[in-house]
Amino acid sequence: MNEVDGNSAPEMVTALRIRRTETLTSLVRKELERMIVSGELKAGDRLNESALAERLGVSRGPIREACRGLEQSRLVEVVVNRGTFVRQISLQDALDIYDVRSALFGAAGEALATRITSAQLATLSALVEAMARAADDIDAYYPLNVDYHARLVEFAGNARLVTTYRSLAQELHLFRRRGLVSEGSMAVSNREHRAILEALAVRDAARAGTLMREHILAGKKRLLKLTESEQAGAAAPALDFQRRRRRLAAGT
Amino acid sequence: MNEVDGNSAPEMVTALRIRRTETLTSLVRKELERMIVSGELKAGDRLNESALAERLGVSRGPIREACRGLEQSRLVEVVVNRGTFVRQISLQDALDIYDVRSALFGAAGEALATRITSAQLATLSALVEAMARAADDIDAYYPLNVDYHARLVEFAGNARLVTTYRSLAQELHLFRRRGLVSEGSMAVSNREHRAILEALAVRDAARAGTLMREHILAGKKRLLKLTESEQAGAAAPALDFQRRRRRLAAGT
DNA sequence: TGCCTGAAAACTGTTGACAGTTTTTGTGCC
DNA sequence: GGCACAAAAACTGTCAACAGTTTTCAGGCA
Repeated sequence: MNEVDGNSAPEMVTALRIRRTETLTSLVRKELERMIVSGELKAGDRLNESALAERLGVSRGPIREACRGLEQSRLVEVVVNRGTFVRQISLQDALDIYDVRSALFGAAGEALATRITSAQLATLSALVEAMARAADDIDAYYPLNVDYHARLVEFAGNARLVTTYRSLAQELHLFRRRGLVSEGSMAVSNREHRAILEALAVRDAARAGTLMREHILAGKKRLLKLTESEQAGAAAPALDFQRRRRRLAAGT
Repeated sequence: MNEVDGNSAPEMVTALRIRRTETLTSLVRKELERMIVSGELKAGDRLNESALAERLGVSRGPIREACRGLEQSRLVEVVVNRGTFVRQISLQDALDIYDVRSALFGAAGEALATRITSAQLATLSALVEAMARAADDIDAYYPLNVDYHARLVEFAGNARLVTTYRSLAQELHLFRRRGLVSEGSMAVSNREHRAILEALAVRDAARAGTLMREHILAGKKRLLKLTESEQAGAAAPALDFQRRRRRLAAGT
């Protein structure tokens, strides 16, 4: 439970230049998003408004506004009079998200198969090849993998699908940094990537949809297996938002 | 901290009660949401912070925070230095949303078919019957219809699916109040409702999924037909957010 | 030691004010 | 009347201060 506290100089002063098109709130929001997704802020951490304000060189207003936005996109949870906390998602939450992502990814596949261009096929093909080459290097493989999935969804041509999918994917980042891609799975995963590509190339919508749905579900199963094998270790401690009040019992 | 019993009026007490669990921001947010979904605030309208603050009896802070939340849930759009506007969604946006909803609703059907209880079946059945009885009364039919869809998704037992679906459904409210349910469609619609119910009753996941997907797509088609027949009328004016600046061309 | 108690510290919720930008209004000129 | 232009009004962005709540902590007591 580390609290962000301010001991670095205001970094956001330089951003004053850009302030014509971006408001402080949106800049703060992006910065907080980055900190959360990168793991700099861990699940359960509290976002101390004053400390953040000082650290980023702004007042508490923009910080609070940014937090409200983050709350809506489910990256943080706000508790009245106690503050905003980086959201801690349970295994069940993560599994639920996988199911929803699976449905969306499948729908993207079906739509994409009927409209994919040869240029898009080439782009996707290049990514699959690059992943094959990076087969042993997780740090090289991972961003390519993310890119491949993002492109598949973008190319489907449905703007709302993209934002919905992206928001869910981002939320999954809250569930244990890394661990999602284990070494052995990369080869399996890329075999699936290639199969998807082939289905798209022949415009087989049903097959592309099925493959893409199952590709996400495979990720879900991997996560499940991973956590099961971790069962020996410490159980994941859920953040206790409803903290008991020690005194003041007379009320109720 | 003890109970202040002295001379407080009852309404004061309830107000303070609420303040314990709800912040002004969340109350304002709900009120704005209501105003938007009910059509009291129309698409394209600007939310004047000072006016709203005075009307709701709060300062601008909570209003601004609420707007940031609304922005994230895509009910409003914020333009720097110009204000926040009730979002105007295009026909294309609405169609996109229908497709995403269709995928989610279908996924809900597949999941639900494997786990539905007899109590849930009874609840759904009662709703279908009630809709059949309300066949000629849109005002009675509509809320039942909304309820039926909501239950189908809730009963699927996936919390994220519920919130995602609900958010998309709410966003659709931005697209022309009413008009979604035309008289003739009610009978057709309820025939589909009954077919879905039957597939669920026999635990046919594939069939339930397909029927539910198609049920939403039927709504999409109805919307399309409706707007086509409206083509003779005025074209939908898209809100011009990127308003041209008449002067001030030097500054870049 | 353990644990209650109550005051101090820390922090969030809310407000009102000020600064900078956009929009409106008013005026002179053709 | 129509148009350019500048002053004023209106509004958003940001901040600093105050109020109320939660958390911490030192001291007393069994």
